[in-house]
Amino acid sequence: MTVRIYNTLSQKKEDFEPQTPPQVSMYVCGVTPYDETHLGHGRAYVTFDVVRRYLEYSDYKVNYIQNVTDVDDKIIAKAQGAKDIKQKCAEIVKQYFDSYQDVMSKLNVKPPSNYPKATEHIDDMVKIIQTLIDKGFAYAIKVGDASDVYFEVAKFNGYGKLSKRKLEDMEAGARVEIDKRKKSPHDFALWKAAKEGEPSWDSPWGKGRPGWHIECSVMSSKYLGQTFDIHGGGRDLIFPHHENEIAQAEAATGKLFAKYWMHNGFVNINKQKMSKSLGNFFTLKDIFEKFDPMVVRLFLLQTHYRSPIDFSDQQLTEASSAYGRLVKFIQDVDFILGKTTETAPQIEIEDIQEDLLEYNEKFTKEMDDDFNTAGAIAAIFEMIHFCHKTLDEGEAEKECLEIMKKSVLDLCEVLGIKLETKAKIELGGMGGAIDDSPEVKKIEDQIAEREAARKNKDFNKADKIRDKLKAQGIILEDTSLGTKWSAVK
RNA sequence: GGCGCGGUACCCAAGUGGUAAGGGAGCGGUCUGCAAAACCGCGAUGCGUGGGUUCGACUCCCACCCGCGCCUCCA
Repeated sequence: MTVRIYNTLSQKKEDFEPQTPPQVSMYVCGVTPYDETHLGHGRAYVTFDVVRRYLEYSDYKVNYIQNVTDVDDKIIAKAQGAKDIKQKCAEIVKQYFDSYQDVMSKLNVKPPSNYPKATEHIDDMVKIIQTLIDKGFAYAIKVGDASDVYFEVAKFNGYGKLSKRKLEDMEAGARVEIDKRKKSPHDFALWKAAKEGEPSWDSPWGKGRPGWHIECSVMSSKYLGQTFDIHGGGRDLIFPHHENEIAQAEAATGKLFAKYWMHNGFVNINKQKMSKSLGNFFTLKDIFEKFDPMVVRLFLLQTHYRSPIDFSDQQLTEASSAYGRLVKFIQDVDFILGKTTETAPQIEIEDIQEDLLEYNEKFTKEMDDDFNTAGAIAAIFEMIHFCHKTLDEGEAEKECLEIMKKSVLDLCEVLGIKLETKAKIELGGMGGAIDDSPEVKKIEDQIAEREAARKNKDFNKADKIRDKLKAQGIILEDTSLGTKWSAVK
């Protein structure tokens, strides 16, 4: 089976054929660290983390580059008033980028192969801008002592091929303030002459700083080559950002920039896009106060990456229950494993291998189809259901339990959903097998006391103990193998 | 105005030219001292509306209604 990817360029699903398999080069537009990371960002980076993980699972070697826009109007605005503006900008970037990385790590997003920063590639950008001027795709306009440099959109034939718009169509509804100096309102800045109190770098056009789009064209080519396999980002970047990236890069090199363009859908609040400007965003930091990051991850992946997701507490609460079901399965298996006896089990590994394989195949089929995580998650739930059902039918041999557990964990791992840590934390005692801390001892003493009461048919007392533990967040389950307990946070 | 996306049960959400995955909630049952969990069963005669193509459409085509996004920074 081959992976199929929906390519924004062709507006179709295409067979994924990287240039030099098994190598895959992938670039995803990163953040501008000037504020806390919100759920919308989370969705984008979880999406591409899954793309990366699944490609790796499919035996590709992924070189994943994600830039950091560390020079930008918003950062500068936030730094205004500082004595050393460049220094202040760097501090802001550090603060929010650290926070970004922290939050991503909680979401179990693997760090990219590299996080290149715009300010560390000014020279490379200057070179490309010069090339564009030399080739007649760009022009400079004097501003005081320095110059702005603009890309002349009309010179690049193919402009609009990603966002499917024609220059004529855009002019009709453009709400942009018209800058009379530019040859066309669509021309965009490659280099901005420094204004008073702005961080700046030397260039052939005097002191200034790069425009937003150029960094991505430059850094992606630098780390991945002039043509690379996958370019990703949020839907909102299609125009103008990605369109402009293509124009700059392809004008400069004459080569195809990126083969596959992938764009994730938005997170909405009451059907409206979650965004900074609307002020309706929820930061991941805040969400994590109430919900486990893995719940958030599951919530995001239960919808196909290209569809919008409407965010609400209720939806997260539902995802929480679903996640609990996954975790509980691992606990149940661990519990049984901890109790395994020497008796002859009725269910052997041969009985279930084929079935497990079926769910595995369904998972792969779904993921191959443009990373259909919703379908893939369904396959995992079906696999769990099958395992529970099997375990209900009789005693299973140890290998059987282990392969069940491994099968589920492996698939969850491809989606970056962690179960084991949570399962272990909750299942602190495992019937006394793992943890012998005083707290656990105390809980188990009470369980033993309850057990004795139950034997004596003193159910009143037994229920009291159960209620008391429940109030402490300890949930008891009486099974044929004894009482199982877990600590739910 | 241009371009794009979507409308599937109580909620969320996959999917497909041949008769609706999965999750959450609910109801009934098995198990249990009672629970919990798990298991079994129930739950859209129908996939925005109206036409059309077809042996057959929710899936293809047309029109319409509704919601959203991009065209300005935005994941």
